[in-house]
Amino acid sequence: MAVGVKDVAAAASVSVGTVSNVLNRPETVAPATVARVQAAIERLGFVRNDAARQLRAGRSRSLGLIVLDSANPFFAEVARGAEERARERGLSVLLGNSDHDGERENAYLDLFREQRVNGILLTPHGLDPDRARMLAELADAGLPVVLLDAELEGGRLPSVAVDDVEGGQLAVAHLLAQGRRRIAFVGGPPSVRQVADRLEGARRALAAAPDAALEVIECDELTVLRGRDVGEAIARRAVDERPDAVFCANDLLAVGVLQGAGILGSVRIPDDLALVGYDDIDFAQATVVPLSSVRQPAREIGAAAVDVLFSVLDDPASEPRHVRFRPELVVRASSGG
Amino acid sequence: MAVGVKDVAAAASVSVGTVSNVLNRPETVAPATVARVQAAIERLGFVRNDAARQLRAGRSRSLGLIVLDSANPFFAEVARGAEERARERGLSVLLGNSDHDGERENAYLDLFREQRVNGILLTPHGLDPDRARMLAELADAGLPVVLLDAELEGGRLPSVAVDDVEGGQLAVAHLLAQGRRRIAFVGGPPSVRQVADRLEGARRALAAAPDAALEVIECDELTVLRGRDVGEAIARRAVDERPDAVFCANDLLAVGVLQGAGILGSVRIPDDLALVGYDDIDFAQATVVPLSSVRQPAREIGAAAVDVLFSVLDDPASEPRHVRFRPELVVRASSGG
DNA sequence: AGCCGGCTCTGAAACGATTCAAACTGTAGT
DNA sequence: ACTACAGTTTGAATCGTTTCAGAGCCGGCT
Repeated sequence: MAVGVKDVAAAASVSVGTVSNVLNRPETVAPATVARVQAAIERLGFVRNDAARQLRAGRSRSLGLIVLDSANPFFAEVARGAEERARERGLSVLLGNSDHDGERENAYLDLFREQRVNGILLTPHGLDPDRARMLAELADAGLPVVLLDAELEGGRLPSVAVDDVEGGQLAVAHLLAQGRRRIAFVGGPPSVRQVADRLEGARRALAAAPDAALEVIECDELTVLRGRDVGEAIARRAVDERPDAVFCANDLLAVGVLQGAGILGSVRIPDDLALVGYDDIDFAQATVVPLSSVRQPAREIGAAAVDVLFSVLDDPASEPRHVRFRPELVVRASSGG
Repeated sequence: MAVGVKDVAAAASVSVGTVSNVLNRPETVAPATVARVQAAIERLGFVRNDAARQLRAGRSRSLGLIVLDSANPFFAEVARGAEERARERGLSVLLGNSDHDGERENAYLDLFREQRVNGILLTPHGLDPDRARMLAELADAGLPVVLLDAELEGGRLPSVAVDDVEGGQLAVAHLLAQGRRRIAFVGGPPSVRQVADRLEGARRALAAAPDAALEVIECDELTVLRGRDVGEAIARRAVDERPDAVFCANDLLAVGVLQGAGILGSVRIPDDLALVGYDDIDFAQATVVPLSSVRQPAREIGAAAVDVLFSVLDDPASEPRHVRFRPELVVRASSGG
């Protein structure tokens, strides 16, 4: 049943070495022989056994990618960027979905180690010092780890991330530049780094405008429904109690606020309330009032992570690289461009 | 550098066979020995080499899944369902993204064959008889293929799909039951099987209501922007030229129609125009007027595909199974529940 | 004492592709 | 006629794990 190089060799009356050469270095084999061997491969339906190949090579030809949530479009794009860049380099990507669960993250880490992947791109679900040390040990043991959408101050681990503080700053600076002075930040939970960083950015932007005020409206989930609740609550306030601008920790919230305050609550967007979201999901430009948002270059992030991984592979002793992308503000009607 | 069973065996003063037994059948090894071997594994940082294991076993412990578009939430859910079910059975899933491209589909097919996956779940980008024959040959050669979200009349290949004809029928029957008589179908291109089937379903529903009429509004892409164009066009018509209900081939279109006709065009939804979409994406319940939609059980589909694959593996000679899920109509405000 | 069965452990063989030093062939140069 | 050399081909050794027939040991039974 299983056709191997031996069978092909026999069928083509050559040695196994020659078959291997036809497969991997056809230029070193006489054209006539190549043709004969390929005919035999075709006829027998030979398919290389990758396991044997890897065993011999000592390494696989793939890399592992562990994301927090494969359903999230942001990570889907990151994965795609990584996959494309890896393919250019002749590697394939094994995708794991940790679902914000440390157990599953570990399970994938183990799986990928057994597969002898060339390296791992990881969006860590948590990153306490213990965990960081463990990952650094992995790297020392010859399995490079690149942090994705995360960064470690001390910096033994290379990383690719977007500056969420800057993103928050961009958004709020823009609102201030539009003359808004009563800004609200909507987001939560604060334990999520991305949320905390975006709020920090908002605070920094505020520092430049002493006459402006920041209100933080915390919520437990970054969903449209939560946003709608917040929006309705804002609409119910007395007019002089309302913020005149809202910066949301993500687009889903912003869409909710748009619906709750703007459409159901008859607050005019952007006249009464300017609105900026985060992530620039495809939907953002398709809402009733197109949504201003902070864009993260997801695909480029994935590709960059692969590049960083390769630079570690090329020179394991080099200083770990930290690539930080800058988010980009996309102004649309919701913040009165 | 590379620690193997041999090293562990030496460190624990046992034979390699015993180490292997500790790894795979610890109950057959004396407890004291297990402890000693595990200590050695720990100390040396031994990690099983999966390639060698597979080589010996002759098969990998994974299955391949090729989807048309990993960014599409429907496929993301399908993948998730498959992954979970496969994990229960002790297999992992290799995910490939063909991007509606036959070349890439083939590339993944080859890759998975070299990996000696147990089987392949495939959402085919096209399925002419030639292609079908080729896939059937693969299956005969010991690599079972399960079609996903596709089905082949002749039926040599097992499949898991949702009945799109029934989905279309459900949607339009519902609109008729609401008293609507001038139905429009929005979708395209008609070469996409899903679109064609949903339209066919709409036609069948219409057959039961001789006094109702169906208008087909064709569009080249299933996006929000296209839907908005259609919606605006409808709003511009004279009132007695407008349909009183629209069934869209997917939710993105429906969201667009909602915006174009309802909000920008001041057609009242659902009073003047009832609206039903397809897929029940998360956004559907979060739109200004919550959107009625036809739900496909994506996760169950993925899980079922794995089950079907296993039934083929258990009994390769059995008649190919065809699982067909029934879509479910979710009525919300946009069609005046 | 001798035999038996049960429990552990052993270690060589096998999986299939790749590698690489060595062998072979034919041609050109002296 | 002989050497040199480039172009091809050979096949045994190798990667690390699992398998499995068989060996060792011990207590119990006759």
